[in-house]
Amino acid sequence: MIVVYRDEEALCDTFGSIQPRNLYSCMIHVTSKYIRNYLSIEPQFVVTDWIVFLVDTMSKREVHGENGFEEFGGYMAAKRAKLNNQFNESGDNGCDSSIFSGVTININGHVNPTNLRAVFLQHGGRYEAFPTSSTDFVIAANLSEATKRKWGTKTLRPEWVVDSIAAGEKLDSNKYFLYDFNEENKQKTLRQAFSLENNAGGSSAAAARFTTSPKRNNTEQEQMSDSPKKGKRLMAWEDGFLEEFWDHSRLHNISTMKRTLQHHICKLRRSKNTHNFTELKNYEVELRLENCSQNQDVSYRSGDAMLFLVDLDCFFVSVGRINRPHVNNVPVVVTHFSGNKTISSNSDIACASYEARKFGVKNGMWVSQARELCPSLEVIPYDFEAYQRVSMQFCNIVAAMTLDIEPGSCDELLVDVTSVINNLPGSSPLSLAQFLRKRIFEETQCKASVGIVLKTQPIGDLPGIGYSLKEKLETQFSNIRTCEDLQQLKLEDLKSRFGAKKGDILFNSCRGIDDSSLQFDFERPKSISIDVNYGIRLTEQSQLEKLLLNIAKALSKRALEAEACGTKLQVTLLTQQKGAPEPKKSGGHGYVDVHNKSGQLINPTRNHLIFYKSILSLIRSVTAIPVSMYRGIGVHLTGLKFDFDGKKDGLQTLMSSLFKQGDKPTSKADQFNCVSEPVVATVEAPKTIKLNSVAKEDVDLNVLSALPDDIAMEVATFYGLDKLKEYCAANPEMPTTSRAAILDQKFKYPKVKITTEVLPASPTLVPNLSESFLGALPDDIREELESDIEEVKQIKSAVHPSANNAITCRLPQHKNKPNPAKLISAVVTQANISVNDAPEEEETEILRVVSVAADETPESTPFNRINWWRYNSKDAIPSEQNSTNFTVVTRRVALKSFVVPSLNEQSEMPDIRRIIREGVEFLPNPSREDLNGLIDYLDELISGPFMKQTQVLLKFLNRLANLPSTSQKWAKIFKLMIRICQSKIQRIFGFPMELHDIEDDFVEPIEVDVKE
DNA sequence: ATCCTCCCCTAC
DNA sequence: TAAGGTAGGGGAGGAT
Ligand SMILES: Nc1ccn([C@H]2C[C@H](O)[C@@H](COP(=O)(O)OP(=O)(O)OP(=O)(O)O)O2)c(=O)n1
Ligand SMILES: [Mg+2]
Repeated sequence: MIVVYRDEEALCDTFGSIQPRNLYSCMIHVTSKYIRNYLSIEPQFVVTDWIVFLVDTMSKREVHGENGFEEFGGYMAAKRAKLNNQFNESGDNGCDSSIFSGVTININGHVNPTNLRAVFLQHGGRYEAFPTSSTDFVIAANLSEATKRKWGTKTLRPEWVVDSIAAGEKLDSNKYFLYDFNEENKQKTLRQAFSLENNAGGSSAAAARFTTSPKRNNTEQEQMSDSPKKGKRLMAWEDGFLEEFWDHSRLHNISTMKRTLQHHICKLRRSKNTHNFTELKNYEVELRLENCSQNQDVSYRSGDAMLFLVDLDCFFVSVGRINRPHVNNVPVVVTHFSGNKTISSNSDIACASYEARKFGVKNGMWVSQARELCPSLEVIPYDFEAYQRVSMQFCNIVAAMTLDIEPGSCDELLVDVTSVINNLPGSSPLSLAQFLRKRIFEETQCKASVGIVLKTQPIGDLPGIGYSLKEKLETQFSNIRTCEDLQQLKLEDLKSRFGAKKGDILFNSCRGIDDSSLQFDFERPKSISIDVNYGIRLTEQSQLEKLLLNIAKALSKRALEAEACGTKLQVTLLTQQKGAPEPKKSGGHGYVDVHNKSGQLINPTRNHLIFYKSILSLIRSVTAIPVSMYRGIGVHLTGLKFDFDGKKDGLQTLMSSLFKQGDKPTSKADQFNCVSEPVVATVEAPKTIKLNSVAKEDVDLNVLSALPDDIAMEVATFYGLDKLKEYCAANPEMPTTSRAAILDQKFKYPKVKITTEVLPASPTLVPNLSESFLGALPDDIREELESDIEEVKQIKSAVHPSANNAITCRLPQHKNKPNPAKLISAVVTQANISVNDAPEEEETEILRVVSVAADETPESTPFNRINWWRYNSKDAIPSEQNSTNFTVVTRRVALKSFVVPSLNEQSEMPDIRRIIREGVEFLPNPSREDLNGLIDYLDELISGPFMKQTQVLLKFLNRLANLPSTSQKWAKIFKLMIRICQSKIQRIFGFPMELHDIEDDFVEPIEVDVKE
């Protein structure tokens, strides 16, 4: 069977969106796996001018053995047969004797004499490139630990061959074993030795020497669970949660291992001059011995670039099998929890053996599903340390051949072997591939596959380049004839000359097959991210804050490792879908909605406090869904800068981030100065809510719902978990169908058909909060609440209908638009929109009215709940009961409120206070620039005029200035500010502001000691 | 046109 | 119970 791909687009159609640089390697990889797993035959790649797969039609069965080695596959088998024939033919040709007739050996590593194989063949023996069950002996001077475990009992010293030839007869092999396992046994405990002796009885010498797996011992069932010393699993907000999670997360581990390889390669490449290319030398020796320059079974034009894709076969399983011979040849998977009689396991399968794959078991599948396909499935546990070791060994072997390596993953390397092939006489792609596979196996006991990619020089061969383009490139640019030439052109040039799309295709296709497209600057990633979508079950904001702080710290650490600072943060929040059940997978995220939000940082930074506060601010802006619904959190740092001196970061960045208002606050709407939240989770002073005057049973859930979310939570928490649950239950998330469930189809919750967004006919926007309830709240909360209500009232009055229906279509776009600083959105019903003629007023009145009838585009209207919760009364909460009673068209309205002065995007007093406190704490020497934001803010407050807030703030500053913990410098600044403000107030109003005797208004303790 | 944000998808 | 991460390409559609 021959498969030819010439068309990049067809390729993408076939294999999905593959990252272009690896396009052809991936193609070979994917195709080989497909062929191997579904056709049960092994592919052999033959590369011609373009890419051709020649599939060896030898079926797997024909090369079957008994020890698992047959998995090496038809390709290997074919190659092996080929090599063996070659060797054995040469043996036939010049047979000196038949001493070794009927004996099959494999030679591992380097032996003396170096021509041992040739000598052996000349004396009638057979040679196998790889050891199999039919191999009688392995000849070696020493073995790696892994090989020793597997083949040690069959391994003879080279002297056996030499001595036998000298003696003219085959000598007793028992005297030439490389390892004396009996000797080793003596050093073990008596009991161990005894059991080994017993086992050895009656077996052949080789079998007797086979040590049993140390891990297996006598028990059939392997202990799958972790060491039971820690019965308690850490909750997401607890310190150590992340580390514990990462210790067990295979996906985290393979990602980390990949990065480790990248850094490793980088380091090796930097010390190229002193690097020891031992495998290159080995290969050279091998070539001299084999003298098989005629072995051109891959069509290859000298000089062409040649890439290998080297990949370990079923990586985790192969490693796991090293010490578990009993799972050779059987369907086996690597997973955390195998399940038992009573509990079926929803644990992910990281890696399935090929035997298991024949049943349809795949990597990533759940054990429960796999067991349906394959009831006899065996299970082995993870061993991340071993994976790391093998991954590194693997990398080092290839790196000892060439350093032109790009790690594709922890078990996959993209290798540019052009120079190796071209500089070694007699070398060929297949012999090199063969050699690498052999060496990898010898060192790691893991089998590898090698795909081969060849670059064609003429650009005319590239997909998408026909006669016309070829002509243009040749005549209009500087004589572009080859791919390499083409790559010299800049993307911009190509795009400007040939159009964006064509330019891209040109740019990419010439790299898809070009060795120079391997990238070795792994040290410059485009993004650094941490996602935790497992084990997230929070009940309180403070828990979220603890978790976020830990994530922020970890992110900061990762940025430091990468020597990067970031200018942009993106958070991804997963929230439980409405009505979604608790996921089957324990701790899993289940069916979720995905919320993304990104924001620009003013300066490149890796300061974890800035991260922390920014993340919090982003989360707040993306959704008001309560933390109890959170199922996953991701934080991505992008816009990375590597030339930014991290040392200058820290306080300096924090300072300017703290107080520097954007130059044009409204023009860069999405830029945020990141400070709005407590520096540490404990900062939120435990406001003891004074609810004495309200009996618990008096708390109306609906009133609770009408409160701003955080406050509602606080109140609910006060009343205990039941109330909290009730609250959450009464505030289900809107059904959302437009969001794809993340990660996999299988996470998709059966679609809930949204018919319409149903609201009562005449909802009031302003919650009717009972006086007694309000009165029971602490002063500052009540104050905030009342001002919220006031705001809502004003918003309500500011809402104008959209006279232009066309605007209604724009919702889907607007909904994703970064909110300008003062843009708030609310839900109103049609009834609420006074259908009058009011023209567009001042910007300050209505910035934008965006609305849409929910029943027009229900699918495309993921509902942002934040303001809905915040600003709508209990009546507005849709519920199962009333849903059929109303046919009201709802509109989602985003509008700009009247101008609310803000400091770092924050306008609420607790936030403002926090910002200022942080300034005092982290800015021992504030510059004028640092203070501008605060000064402007005060200025705006006074100009507003927002006298109440001005008063509160000035009193706060006054108090702060008098605190012993406040530095003299800051105290002076505050006093000065107050004086300036007072004089301005005096100028405007004719009298200064009363600032004394109300100090109790801001009694929160000033946090100290937030230093790490 | 190109950039940006949000979203989606892919490989391991 | 279970450890559903990480990095990157690319597209839609609005902003510039
Ligand atoms: N969904 C997945 C895919 C892979 N892996 C891990 C386990 C694999 O052993 C390793 C390498 O992935 P590969 O795609 O290379 O798959 P294998 O090495 O298992 O098999 P193959 O022989 O097809 O390469 O990554 C995982 O944990 N979860
Ligand atoms: Mg693999």
